[in-house]
Amino acid sequence: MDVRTLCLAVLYQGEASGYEIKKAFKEGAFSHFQDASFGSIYPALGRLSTEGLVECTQMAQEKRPDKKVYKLTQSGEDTLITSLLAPPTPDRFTSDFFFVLYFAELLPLPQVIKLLDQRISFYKETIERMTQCDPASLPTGRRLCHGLGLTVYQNSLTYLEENKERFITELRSQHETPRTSSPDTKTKDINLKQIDTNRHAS
Amino acid sequence: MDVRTLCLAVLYQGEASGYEIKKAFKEGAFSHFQDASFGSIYPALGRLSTEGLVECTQMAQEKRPDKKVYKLTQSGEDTLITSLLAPPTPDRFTSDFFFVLYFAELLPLPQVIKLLDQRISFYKETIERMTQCDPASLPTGRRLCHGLGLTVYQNSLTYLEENKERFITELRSQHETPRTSSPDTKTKDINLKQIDTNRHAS
DNA sequence: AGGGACATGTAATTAGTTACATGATTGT
DNA sequence: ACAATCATGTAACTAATTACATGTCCCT
Repeated sequence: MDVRTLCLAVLYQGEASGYEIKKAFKEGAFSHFQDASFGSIYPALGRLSTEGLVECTQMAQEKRPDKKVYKLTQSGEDTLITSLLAPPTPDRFTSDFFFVLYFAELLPLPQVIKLLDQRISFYKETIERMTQCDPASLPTGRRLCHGLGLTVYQNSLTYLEENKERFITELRSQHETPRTSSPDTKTKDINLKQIDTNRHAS
Repeated sequence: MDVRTLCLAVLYQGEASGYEIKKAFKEGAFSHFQDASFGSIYPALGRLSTEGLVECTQMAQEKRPDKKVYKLTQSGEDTLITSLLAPPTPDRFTSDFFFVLYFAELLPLPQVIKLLDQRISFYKETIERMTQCDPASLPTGRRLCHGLGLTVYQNSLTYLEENKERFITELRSQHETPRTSSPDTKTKDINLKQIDTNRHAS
């Protein structure tokens, strides 16, 4: 989905500023399946405003910079529904976690353990966050999203917790008894200088 | 992960042409959590070749265009491992399915039913495809990926099948008894001309 | 006769991200 | 004293996608 539709979607749930829209993708309900950055949200809101799909009200604030609160118009609501009716594009899932895990045998064991532990923490935190809200209070569609998403996280967590130890034991035995008979291949000398440790997004 | 590393990863599993690398992202194991297009794979292979991370062998074929088969060098393998050691970026999941489902109340019921049925079919086909391969034959890391992925798909399918009917019934009752008291709001007149029915990627 | 698989590659476009610019307030 | 939250916006960049270009074989 393009950022414009995404903005309309957030605004459908109530008026908001650009900053608040960003929060919906960072922490809110949409964070699980959509994303947008400031650099795309602000220009999108500007365009939506000129096209009459949203209305903007400048709000002066004490001890805070001015706020521009956007509100969906009828035309904006219609446009949102029209976008929703178009055949959905397939999901796009990209995961470094799965990619690295796939090659677990190539990595030092502590690295792999750290990867799994971080993942388990991530699942726990996400589940904790999602169970804060009462599903019964949600509109029908939103409730199904919530339920399906929660099941995915919960089952992923369970699977990892149930298989972690066996998996590590298996890897450890492979490290002790490497498939290559030459002993000099056991420990690999990798050029660690190239590792970019600063890859995370703010 | 950048396309270069992705190519090295596919090549780690055995030599392949650009076309075959694309297949790994379209139908193979990587299809679930990574993607790359021809337009990025071919230039990447060219660059990897000049840098000595891969070796290229031109293969003449009968009744088929020539094939360029790429093979990982030791330097390429080292680079792959180095990339794997870098801290993984967070997952990126974007789903029109979840996005549209979230607003189920706004859409005509047949549309929503179609959406769910397509999703159920997708899960069934994916599970079918994944259960073709014997997990015991896979290397350790790959086996955990397979197991975790399969759990996610299976539990998602189960959840949808268990909640579909209740969900539809609930939506139907909302259509019959809309929350707005004005009868003219019941059926909305949306400009269907704008719908882009040609949005799928080849 | 038309589509799909096989096979490689380039060029145009695009939709975004990241970084920059600015600045007050609040918490650690 | 430093990071984080609140708040908006622009400019540079970039990494990709999509479309184009070319051609054979096979199946229906």
